[in-house]
Amino acid sequence: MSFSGKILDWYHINKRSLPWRDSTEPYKIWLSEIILQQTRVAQGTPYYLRFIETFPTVDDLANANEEQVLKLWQGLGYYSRARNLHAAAKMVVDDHGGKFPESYQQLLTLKGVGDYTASAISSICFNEPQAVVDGNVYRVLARYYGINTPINSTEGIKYFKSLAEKVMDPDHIRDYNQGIMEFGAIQCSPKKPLCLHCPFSDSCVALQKGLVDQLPVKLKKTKVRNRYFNYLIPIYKDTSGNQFTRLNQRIGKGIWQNLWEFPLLESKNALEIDDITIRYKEVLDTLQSVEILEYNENAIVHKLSHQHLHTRFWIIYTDTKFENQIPVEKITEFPVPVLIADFIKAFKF
DNA sequence: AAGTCGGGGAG
DNA sequence: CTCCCAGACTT
Repeated sequence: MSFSGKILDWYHINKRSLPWRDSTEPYKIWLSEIILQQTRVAQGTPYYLRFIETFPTVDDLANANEEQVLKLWQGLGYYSRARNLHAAAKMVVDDHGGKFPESYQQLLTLKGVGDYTASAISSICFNEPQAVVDGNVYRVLARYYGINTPINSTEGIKYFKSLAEKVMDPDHIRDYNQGIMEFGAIQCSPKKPLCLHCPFSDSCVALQKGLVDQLPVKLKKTKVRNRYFNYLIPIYKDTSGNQFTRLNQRIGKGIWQNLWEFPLLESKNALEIDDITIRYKEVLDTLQSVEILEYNENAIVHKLSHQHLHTRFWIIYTDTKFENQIPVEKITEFPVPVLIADFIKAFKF
C-alpha cells in the first residue's frame, strides 16, 4: 500500500476526538490552527473552547477590542498570535464581507496565516490539495524516508515541502493532512515513538538503519540572554481602606507587546534594596515612598525561549496618591504575562 | 539566513 | 536539565 494509504488507514482507526475535528467551518478551523501554532493540543484546547464560547463567530471576534482578546489569550504565549488573530478577524469582516477566503493564496494574505496554516485551512475546509508541513510532518517524513537535511534550513524547508506534496493524497487531502499530523503526534512521537507496532515498520528507513532517535535533524538553537527585572509595586491605601496600585502597558517591540505589568526597573545586574531606594524614582518619579519591602529574596527566574528573566518584586508603600493608580481589585481585568499573574495570585493585595 | 516571540509538559 | 509543541514574522 502507498504511504498515503497507510496514513489514511491509520488515521481512521486512531484519530482523537477533538472539539474542532468534526467541523469544516473556516472560523473554527482557523481559530484552532492559530491557537495550536507551537502549542500542544492539551494546552490549547481549553483556550479554543473559551474563544468559541466568548466569540461564537468571526464577527464577534472582530467587534471585540484587543484588550479582551489578549485577556482571553493570557497564558498561551506568543502574543503576536492574539494580536494577529484579532487583526485577521477584522480583515475577514471588513475586506471579505464576513466570509473567509476559500483559497490557499487568499488565506495567505490574512495576518498570522503562513504557509502551514493556509494549507491546513484550505485543505480541511475546502478540500484544496495543499500539503501541510508542521513539526509532525517534518518528523514523519524525515524518519520514513531517512532524510538528514536540517528541517529548519532553507534547503530543508523547501525539500520537505516538495516531498510532502509528492506523497500526499490529493483526493483525500482533508483526512490525509490531519492523518499525517496525528500520526506524528501519537505514533511517530519525538521521544519513544511506537515503532514496535507501526504500520510502516517494514519500510521506514530510520527504523531499518537505527536512526529513529537521530531524525529529524535540526540546526542548533540560539542562546539565551539574561535580563534583570525589578518590578516595583506601589501601594496606596486611602482613608476608606481602599488599596491602589499601578500597571503600565508594554509598548514597542520585544516581549509581551501590549500586555500590562507593574512599573519595571530593568538593570544590567541584580539590584539590592539600597539600589531600589535610590533608583525607584526612575520609573515612579512622582511617588513619595514611605517604605520599601523586598518581596522575594531570591530572584524568580522566568524562562522564555530566548531570555531568562531574573525577577525581583519590591513593594513600595506610600501615603499619597500617585499617577495612573488603579484599584487593586481591577488588576485581574488586565492581560498580563504569566510572571505577573503568578505574583498577583501569590501576593494577595 | 538568522533572530525573535511564551509557556508548559515529557523524559 | 533539554527538547519541542498542528509557525509566523522581522531584520
